[in-house]
Amino acid sequence: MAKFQPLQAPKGVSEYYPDRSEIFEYVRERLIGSAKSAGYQLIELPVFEDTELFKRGVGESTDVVSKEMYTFEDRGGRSITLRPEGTAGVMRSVIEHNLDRGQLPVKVWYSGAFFRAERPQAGRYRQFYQVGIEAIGLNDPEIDVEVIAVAQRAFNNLGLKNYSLEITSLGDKESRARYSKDLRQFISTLDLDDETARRADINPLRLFDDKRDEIKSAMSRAPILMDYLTDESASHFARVKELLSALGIAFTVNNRMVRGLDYYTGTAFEFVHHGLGAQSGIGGGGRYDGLMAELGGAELSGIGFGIGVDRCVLACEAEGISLPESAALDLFIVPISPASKGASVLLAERLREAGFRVDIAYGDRSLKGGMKAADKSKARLSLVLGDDEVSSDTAQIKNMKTGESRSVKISTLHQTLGENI
RNA sequence: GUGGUCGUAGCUCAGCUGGUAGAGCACUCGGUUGUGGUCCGAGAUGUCGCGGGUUCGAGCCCCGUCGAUCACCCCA
Repeated sequence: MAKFQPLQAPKGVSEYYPDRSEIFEYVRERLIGSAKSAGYQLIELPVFEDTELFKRGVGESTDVVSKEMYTFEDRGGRSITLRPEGTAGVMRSVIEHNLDRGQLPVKVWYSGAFFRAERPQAGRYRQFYQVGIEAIGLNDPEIDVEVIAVAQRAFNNLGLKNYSLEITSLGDKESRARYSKDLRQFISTLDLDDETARRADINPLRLFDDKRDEIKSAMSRAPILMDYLTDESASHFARVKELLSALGIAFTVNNRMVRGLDYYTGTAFEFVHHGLGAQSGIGGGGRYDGLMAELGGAELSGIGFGIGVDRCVLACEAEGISLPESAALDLFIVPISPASKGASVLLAERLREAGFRVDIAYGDRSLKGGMKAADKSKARLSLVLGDDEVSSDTAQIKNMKTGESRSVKISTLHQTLGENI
């Protein structure tokens, strides 16, 4: 036999197959449910876009754009990029289809796969899943609070407890320009290695994220953006904090928070889970007031978040959260003769059309094996089908929980199945 | 992209100083007439990640490669 390289999934992608796909589905549905409950509507977008969109939207100086994008040329010679995040695409679509011409804010949610060519790690994948929302066209602190509350409730809906919320304000353009000047001035007094200096040059805020003790202690003396906020930015942020407190949402102000995407302005936030190791951010977002104009749209502000579905799954597992129990099937049919196999398929299909969830013990299994399959299927009821049952139109239907069974007419099962059996 | 650890049945792992593979769980069948979950018995299942090298002989040693994982970095 010829030797061959076993086929395997590309490096660093996350996959969910039974039984773990159950918790993935559970997590995603709950996250989406939180967005829907606040009136957000679905926006379904392509997973690839014109490369230019991300260069302009996310920012060429960011790591995401400069070294983590899957970019390739398509057959027409266009430069295409697999989306590394969701906001830029949403803004492009809003502008392209004039969604902002109606009532504001535009409120949309999305869910899907995103792509970044990073070194994989638990909780960091090259294809990963996010659920996000965007609220576009309103600059009130009230909408900031709504967006944060939707994320907060999404995590609560999952049953997560061991996480916390950090918020900050990145200020407006004016605040940041003044701050950036002073921060660069401060950093220039530090003795940094080349690599670190290069990072600081691209984005001086990065140094606040450095995990080395000597950098941390040096940066503790650095000027803080919060001190540079304009009156308007400061009062906006104060109102956000006030409303979060009124809602009972616990938070800490992290005035050294760094966001990796260039478009963030003003309110920014991060949800951090404490049971996950290095990749602990389960969700984050913020305001992006210049983004739409940057992409050629109106001068509209916006705010949104992205929640990592993969990381939420890991967080649920870390907290030992188990799925709510529910019967997966209404009925499991066990055929025990060649003729009844056909009758089972017909019966199952008829019941499915009537709205019931039905499965069958396929293959030539023993009765015991068939019942075992019924048990494993988590069906509420089971029914053994043999030649006698088919010819008499009568069968014993068994409640798998209580073990009790009763006699039913097969031809009218679609009516009796709904009753309490 | 940099550095560390790891890679044996579907899953979790064992395999002594190199002598061509095992356990538990899961799976299939059975424990006398057609009813699961417990118990008992039997059975099936491995390119030992992949490629090359050293050796009479490699799952165990060496090199490469792919993948996972941890940290840096980055972020969801």
